Amino acid sequence: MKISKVKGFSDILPGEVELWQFVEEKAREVFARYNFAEIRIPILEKTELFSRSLGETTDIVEKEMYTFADQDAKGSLLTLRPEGTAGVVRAYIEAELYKVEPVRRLFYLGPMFRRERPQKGRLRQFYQIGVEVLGRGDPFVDAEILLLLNDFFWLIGLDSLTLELNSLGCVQCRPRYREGLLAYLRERTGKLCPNCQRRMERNPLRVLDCKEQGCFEATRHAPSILDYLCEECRNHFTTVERLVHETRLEYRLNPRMVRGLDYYCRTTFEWTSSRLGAQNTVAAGGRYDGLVEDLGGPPTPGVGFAMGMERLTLLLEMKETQGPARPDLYLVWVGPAARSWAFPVVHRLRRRGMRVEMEGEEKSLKSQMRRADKLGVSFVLIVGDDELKRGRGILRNMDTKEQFEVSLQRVEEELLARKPVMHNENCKV
RNA sequence: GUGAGUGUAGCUCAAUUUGGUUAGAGCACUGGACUGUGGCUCCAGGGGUUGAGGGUUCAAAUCCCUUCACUCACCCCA
Repeated sequence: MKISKVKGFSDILPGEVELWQFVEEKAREVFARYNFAEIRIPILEKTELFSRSLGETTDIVEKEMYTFADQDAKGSLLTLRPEGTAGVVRAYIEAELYKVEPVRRLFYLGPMFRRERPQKGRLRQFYQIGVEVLGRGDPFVDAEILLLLNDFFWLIGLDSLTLELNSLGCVQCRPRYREGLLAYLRERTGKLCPNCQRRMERNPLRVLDCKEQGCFEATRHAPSILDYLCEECRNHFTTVERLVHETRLEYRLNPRMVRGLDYYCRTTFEWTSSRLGAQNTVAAGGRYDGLVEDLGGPPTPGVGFAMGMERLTLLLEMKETQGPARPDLYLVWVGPAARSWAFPVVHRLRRRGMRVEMEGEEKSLKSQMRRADKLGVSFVLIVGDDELKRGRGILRNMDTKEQFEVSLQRVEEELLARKPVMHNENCKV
């Protein structure tokens, strides 16, 4: 019986991993410009961390977490992280980062786990790149990370994404809105889909997000959260909008946008693509001013986002791919004596920074050449009995088909001197 | 969790409608033509429990049942 991978988990194979590396590299580049520092946190956390931060009644906590009992005597419950923010905040509090410098600009990248039914752009182990700014409550940071994301998308060559903005208010004003909305919905219960009728009492905001035509119609003239914002929230959001506007960032105001996690407040946003199928959110985030305190830290505002690597690479695949790296040199040998000579030479070349490969088993010259060609090598060094005897190897330029002899005594120097040329040749590909 | 669709060679797919000899093709792979020189061309070769199990039949890739996997959608979300 062949062992296959777990449902919803996937391998990122050579040929596609290059795209991932490209995305990660560009992300680091942007993060550096905005002065963010990387943080690496565990993949496993105590279950409590997530149930407390995401909200007991969210879908993630209720049915999507990979949770199991630890092997200790107490049987503590552990969970594979379903998202990144909770862990970052936990680390911020636990390491008392706020004592040295309360304002922290952090980013992370790595796998997250949710036990959902897999589909396009949705896996059970999926990768996120995320950013969190802790300790700043001003609207300028909100705008700043929106711009950061925009810069990033531009840098990796992704256009045609749509930005949607909303404010969810705060603990002061959201309850008032909730009541207002609920009153409105109760008058129209009959027009809502069964699903929405059920979630109406529990989380009325969700109804606004429903894709059912009937629900959309019924809530067409529902009160807008934006009309219910308290003065502080309104000022905050107005400034975010102004800043975004001033920097020429295009966005769509969407008062119906709801976030899935309980901890969000005030500014929330979502970048979507129309080319991803049903799972069209590429990046999303918002403000979470109460979270640090909820998890036992000092009152500290926070704002951040996460983007989905699979969805990002899905979009980039449609543009172009950049194959695996090409070796600098392929050493072709003929006969055991040449092999014995070649093996340590290849090793020394590698130690000196060259990407080199050679065959181990006896293969015909032809088949070695074929493989060199397939690997996209631009230079091949050929050494057989004749060459050994004369102390001269054959160096062949695979692109120009030119070949000439090089001294085997000085072969390392000869090749290393040529390395920049080899790289240039590679770049042309 | 619910629904639909698809499973044939490493990959992309024929053959399933109407059951009928040894399940084919392209690409890829290996080798040869070119005895120590890649790509192009030509030739040859290897590779299949037709996802798995059961049933119907003289005969099953094809029809029926069960099961598994994958995909897409609902839901939910990055």
